[in-house]
Amino acid sequence: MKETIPTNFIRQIIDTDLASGKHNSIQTRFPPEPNGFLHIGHAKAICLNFGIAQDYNGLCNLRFDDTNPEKEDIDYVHAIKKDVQWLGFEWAGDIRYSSDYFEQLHDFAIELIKKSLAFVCFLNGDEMREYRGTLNKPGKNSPYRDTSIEENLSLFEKMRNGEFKEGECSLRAKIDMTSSFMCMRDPIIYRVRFAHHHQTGDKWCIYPMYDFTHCLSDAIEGITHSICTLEFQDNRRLYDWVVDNVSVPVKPHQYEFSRLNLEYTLMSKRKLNMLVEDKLVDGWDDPRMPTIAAFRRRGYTPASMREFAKRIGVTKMENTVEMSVLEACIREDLNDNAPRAMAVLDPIKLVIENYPEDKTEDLTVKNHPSDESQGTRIVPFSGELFIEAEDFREEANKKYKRLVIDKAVRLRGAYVVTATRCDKDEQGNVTTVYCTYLEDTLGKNPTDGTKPKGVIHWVDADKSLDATVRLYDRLFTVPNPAATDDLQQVMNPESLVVIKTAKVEPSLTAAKPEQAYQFERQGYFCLDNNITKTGDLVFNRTVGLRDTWAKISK
RNA sequence: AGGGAUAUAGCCAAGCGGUAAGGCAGCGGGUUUUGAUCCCGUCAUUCAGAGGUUCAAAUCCUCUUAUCCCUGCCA
Repeated sequence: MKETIPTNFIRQIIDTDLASGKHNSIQTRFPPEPNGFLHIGHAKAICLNFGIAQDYNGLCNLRFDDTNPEKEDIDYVHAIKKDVQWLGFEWAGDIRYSSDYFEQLHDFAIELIKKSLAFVCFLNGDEMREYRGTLNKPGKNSPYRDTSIEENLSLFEKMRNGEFKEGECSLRAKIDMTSSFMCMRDPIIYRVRFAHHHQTGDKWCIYPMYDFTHCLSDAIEGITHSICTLEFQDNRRLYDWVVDNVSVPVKPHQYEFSRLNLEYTLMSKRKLNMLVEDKLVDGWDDPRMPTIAAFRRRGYTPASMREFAKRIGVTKMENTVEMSVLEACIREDLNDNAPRAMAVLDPIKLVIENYPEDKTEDLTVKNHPSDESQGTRIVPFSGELFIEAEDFREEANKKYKRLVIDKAVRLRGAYVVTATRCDKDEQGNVTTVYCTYLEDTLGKNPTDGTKPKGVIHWVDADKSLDATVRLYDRLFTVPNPAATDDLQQVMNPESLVVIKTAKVEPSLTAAKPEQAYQFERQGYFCLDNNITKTGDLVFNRTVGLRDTWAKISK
């Protein structure tokens, strides 16, 4: 794929910081919360953060933002690590966890208390909300706001020691209850939770909040450019307040970009989790999901995902990217790199009546039409083949460039045949087509100067293998499913079509999971990476070929 | 007594006072043993709108409009 280095406003800021000497080296981080699988929107953030580190000779940490043990799970940390690596990135040093810093964070909280910038508050949830005010109404100070430093120190100590119940009290920063930034109205920075944590076990019963944790974790790690999404723009004021009021050696800065929206899918972890929980899909890596794991299972390549991230760019504009951009990226990669093979999804029999009975041939076929380095393979041929049902019509107009009675067509990589007649079942469906072949047309056109206008794919009836093929399509019928209340209503009933009676050429026994093939004239497919029985041939369609015929025939 | 952001083609997106890049999609044509690929051509007299500054404005100023985000002990 093209090797142009992208430019965007964040890279421009970095260029300026480097030129001015504000920074001599660049340190970024990708900070997922392990509460679900990463989706393609995260891939955008990963490519941004790791890509910057790469291009500027800097470093990028992978840090799990694990301050909410009730929603997080170790399984998600494993999945996330795998996704980042699969995308082709390497994090600096060890994996980081915000929970690694709990002790330091605790000390910083004490520092705030000592500066009279934090206090233990006993307001309950409802009271807290009432005191907070609204967008148009200032909040009022908590009655606990003026507790003495000594008393606060002691109360916070008690919080840590588990002497208060969940929700009974919290530690709050003392900022400004009249601020127009809601997050500055004395935000909670620690809450009591008697929850087991996947990293720290039962060591803590108080957990720091995001706004307190994230900025300080950045500072501890020496992050120079802390990149996050637009919804945190207001939070930047709190980010700055915290690093300004606590003794950290460096003050990182936060920059926000717009998150990715993709047509016909969802990009909210919460909603994706609902699909999984409600069994509307078959897990986080169901190939219809927009998760990185699902794209991998579907046959997308890391390079295609990186190319996608590059093409969509990074700005502060709200955006919804069309699916066609993603599809163009994977087609471009796979067109160059996927070996070709033949598979018949909806088979009908083709009998070549003038082909010598019992004769079989091993035809040598190119694995790629233009890239000779991909070599050739053997495809068995005989007088009985399977072809695609839609590739035959008893009669058709000139636009139809396939097999028609009394018309010639090229069998891909093999001979030119002319259909003579066909058999049908009781319902009138064609079951067998009879034809004659021109012996001297292997690798050349008929000697009479005619040239068949069409080419169709086929497999040998006897030596082809049974396979299951799963055709995936968009999960939703509407471009913006997030805007509807009932997701089930807008799910695409044809998002998955399973074909259990496909026939594929024998070379496909060598297929490896996730390894792409182009099934000629149909699309790109790969062997599923979650096959229950070894030896089963289950192919997932990554994406179809561009199909101008579909437009013409409409 | 609200505040924070954003507006350039159908969708993304460059542009940073000197006369609208590129990609995807679309459209027209050519090559082709994949209706694929590839190749060629085409696709914004105008940058949310209205004023203003300037020899010159998508870029600077003013006002207006639209959209998104913020009132979790989530991140």
